Amino acid sequence: MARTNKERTEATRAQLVEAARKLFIGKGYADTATPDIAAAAGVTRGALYHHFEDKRALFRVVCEREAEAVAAAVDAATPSGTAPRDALIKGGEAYLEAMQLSGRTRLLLLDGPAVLGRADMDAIDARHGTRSLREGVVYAMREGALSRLLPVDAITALLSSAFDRAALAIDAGGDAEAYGQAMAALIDGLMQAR
Amino acid sequence: MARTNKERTEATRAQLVEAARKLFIGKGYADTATPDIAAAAGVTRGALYHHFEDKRALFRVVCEREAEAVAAAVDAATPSGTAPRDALIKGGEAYLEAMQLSGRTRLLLLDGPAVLGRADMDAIDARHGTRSLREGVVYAMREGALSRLLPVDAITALLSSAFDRAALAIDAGGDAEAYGQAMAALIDGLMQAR
DNA sequence: CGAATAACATACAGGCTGTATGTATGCAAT
DNA sequence: ATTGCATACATACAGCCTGTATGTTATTCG
Repeated sequence: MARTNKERTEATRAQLVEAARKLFIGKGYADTATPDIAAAAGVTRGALYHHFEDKRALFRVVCEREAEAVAAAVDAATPSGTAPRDALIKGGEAYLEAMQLSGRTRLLLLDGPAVLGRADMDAIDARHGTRSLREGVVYAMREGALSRLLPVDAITALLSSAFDRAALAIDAGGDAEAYGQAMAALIDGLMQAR
Repeated sequence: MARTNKERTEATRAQLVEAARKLFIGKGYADTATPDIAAAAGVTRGALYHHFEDKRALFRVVCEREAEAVAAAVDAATPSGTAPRDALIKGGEAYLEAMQLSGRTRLLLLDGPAVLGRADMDAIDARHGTRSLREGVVYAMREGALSRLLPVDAITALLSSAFDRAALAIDAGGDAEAYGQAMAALIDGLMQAR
């Protein structure tokens, strides 16, 4: 099987990321050992440390990929043209649903911030999840549904955080209905305030 | 120096907890090693593992103590008799201020949930921080300032999460003014919704 | 006062991370 | 096509850390 170098690299990296994703999601960052990752990927630790600077770097790539997947699900649920409030509500629901998949909440909401730090995690979020939420907020302001006097980034961060907590709570067996209702109340309340 | 056993135990435990607190706050959970903790406390690792089941158990005690201190600061800022809205606003401000101390945000908002898990961390919060917030929400409902139809626990959790994020953002150099404004908007919005 | 127990200290085993070194495979130039 | 080099790995090693097991000293209690 004569493979070009680029093919080898891409294949190996993909296998490592996928194996790491499964383990990080299943057992969390701390309980996942690099020997396990390498074994699951069918390579040795040498390959892992050749392609990634350290365990955290691999973890970061996994987080980025997963955050992207979640953002894609949210975007799909909020086609352009949706009314401001509907966009926020529908987007929120899609987010909560996407986060229920396997152990995404632990990966993105617990291990991610702790391992990479809030700053790095915010950067990842800004590229994916938070981005669409912020657009929703700005859109609502432009439409007059939300007071233009409010600080956009702070509002976005707070809403994002509330969504995150709802996702965690539901994942832990909380009442999805109640959290959906609470999120709607938060959003509707904001839209009335001016 | 003839000391009773109870005195010895209390003194040693206190030294260990204090030393651990400083290190956990300064370097985070993962980068703090038990040999360092023991050395800083002036004992050996033997003493540490005699008094605590493992590193996590010690960490849990530190979190509990620190959460208690934060809750005390919040309670002090919201004397009984304060109007519902004022209680939430003032309490929130006191919370944000108390969380700025040293590395409390990392301890309680990043490492805590990741190391102990959301469930355990929620239990700690329920005994301290969230408790007073929940009381504020219930109080506001009773006074009619907040719709009684809303799910209390979900609302409390979401507000709590928003406060947490504000604390993290401010700690990371964010605009405290903007976050205070955003929090007020969230609270006022909720109170108008019915 | 002696036996039992609690409060430590010391020693050890296993595992994990990151690095250094060795080997083979693709690649590029002559 | 062969030679030389870089890339993609595999193997081996050093250091550290956690948790436990064992040993020692200080209390407590009959």
